[in-house]
Amino acid sequence: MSTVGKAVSLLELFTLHEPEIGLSDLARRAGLDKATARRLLMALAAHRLIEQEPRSRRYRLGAGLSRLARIRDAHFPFVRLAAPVVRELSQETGETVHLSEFSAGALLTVHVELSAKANRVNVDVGQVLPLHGTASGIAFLAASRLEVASAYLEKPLQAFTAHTMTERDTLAKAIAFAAASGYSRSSQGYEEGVHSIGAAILGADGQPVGTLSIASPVSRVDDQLAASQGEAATRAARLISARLTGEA
Amino acid sequence: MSTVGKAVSLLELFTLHEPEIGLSDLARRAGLDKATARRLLMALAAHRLIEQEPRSRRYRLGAGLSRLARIRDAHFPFVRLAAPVVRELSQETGETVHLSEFSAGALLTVHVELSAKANRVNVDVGQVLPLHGTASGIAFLAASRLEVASAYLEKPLQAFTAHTMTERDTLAKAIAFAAASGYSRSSQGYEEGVHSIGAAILGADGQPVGTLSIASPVSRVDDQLAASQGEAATRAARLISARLTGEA
DNA sequence: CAAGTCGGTTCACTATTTGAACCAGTGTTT
DNA sequence: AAACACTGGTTCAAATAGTGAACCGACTTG
Repeated sequence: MSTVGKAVSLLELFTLHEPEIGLSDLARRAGLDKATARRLLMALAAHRLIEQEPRSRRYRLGAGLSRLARIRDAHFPFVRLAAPVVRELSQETGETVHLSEFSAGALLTVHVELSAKANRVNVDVGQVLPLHGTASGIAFLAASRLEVASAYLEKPLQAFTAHTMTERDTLAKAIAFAAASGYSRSSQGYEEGVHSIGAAILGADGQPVGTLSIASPVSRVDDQLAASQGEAATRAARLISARLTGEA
Repeated sequence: MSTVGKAVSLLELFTLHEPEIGLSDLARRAGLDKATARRLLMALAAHRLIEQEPRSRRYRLGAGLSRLARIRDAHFPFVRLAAPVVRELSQETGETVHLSEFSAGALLTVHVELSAKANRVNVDVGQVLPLHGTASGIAFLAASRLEVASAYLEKPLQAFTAHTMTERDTLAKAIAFAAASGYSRSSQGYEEGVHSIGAAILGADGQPVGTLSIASPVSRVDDQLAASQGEAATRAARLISARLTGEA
């Protein structure tokens, strides 16, 4: 692996649950020598991508990342172009709609429009969704190249609720349904009581770049409503895809 | 420079005004060979820190940055701890108050609480402030180690308005005032019609990590009000510093 | 108090990075 | 339509930058 790749893989060891890590730990997990890890960390720290807590001497992600992310967010049209469509879809359906962007093997929630109803699903921006177990994820897999989806299904699949689809066959059927209909459906696969309809958003190269999802309390949805939500989600996702590729 | 440093300096070429850059351009500005620049970009792209627009083949910052930034923002307590204090200061003074974090030689605006008044100063999150010419910057320099401040003052200082302090002596006096009083004052140094009072926020090691600033229309401020704003800003900045270091 | 951490440093060895020269493609200018 | 000046991308011998075992001193733990 390139030196740069090693340095970035150090950054990727930090998670929401473990935002500060010591040198030895970092080196061990990245499979690097301590001296190497430290040199890479120093190089990253010089550009503020890494910071070191002076007291504990542990390392954490740096402010430079926030700065770079802001530059990207300000220009990459995904959220900017998609947000109005997401808002309209939320108003049209009366439900919470959230937008996710694919990154590093999972979907990152980047925008949310909450339902106006008192009994609604709440989703946080920044939440990371697995590709199985959420409607968004299944829609994404269905739109991905076969090899990508297959590779994902090889790995063991974590169950988040009693309803999570963890068996390959079940999941394959859900993916086939999504590929055929344009939208995916998942009931309580990730969180109890939440019903979701997902649809993939495609980039200029035809590959999926993210998804949108309509999330409702499960008590409010029957098959007929799910179908109409599915059509609305598919339409909205296609509109965003078209705008992304400059076709509308 | 280390290979990692070169790779990161490629990332830093992207700005709000120029978020997509071609290969040759990138290599030229970074002072790298085209082949080198491309190899680094590919390494960064493998981790989604860089993306390539398939049509134009130009490069842009990747979604991985947003993801990493979110992990950092979720844990690094700066904005989270400071925001309530900033809000209170805004309500107390009735003016716009903004919070900045130091990064890569400048202050990055990370949080804003707008004044409730009709005639108010508007500041955007994401805006980058120079260390001279803004009250925040002067407060930051005053709290920095002497060598850091001196090094900054060596470089030529850009004038943003007719009122920007660009002479070393004038600036040194403003810094001395801030060091003595705890707050800095700047009238129209960065934008016409805007008066600012700044105060530095210190990290656990006693070094400044950022600033807060009260921004008012210049017509509304006299010396007496400036002094009372200065006291309020100093108090708020100290409170945030204390909370950052776990002392309150 | 000995054994096992930790963060950090050194330096001979070596593998990764480098860049001039080279494509092929696309507009401009003549 | 030919010559030109760009662009993004590739190759490979030469050289520079990266590597890691062994070493610190400082803590913590049994």
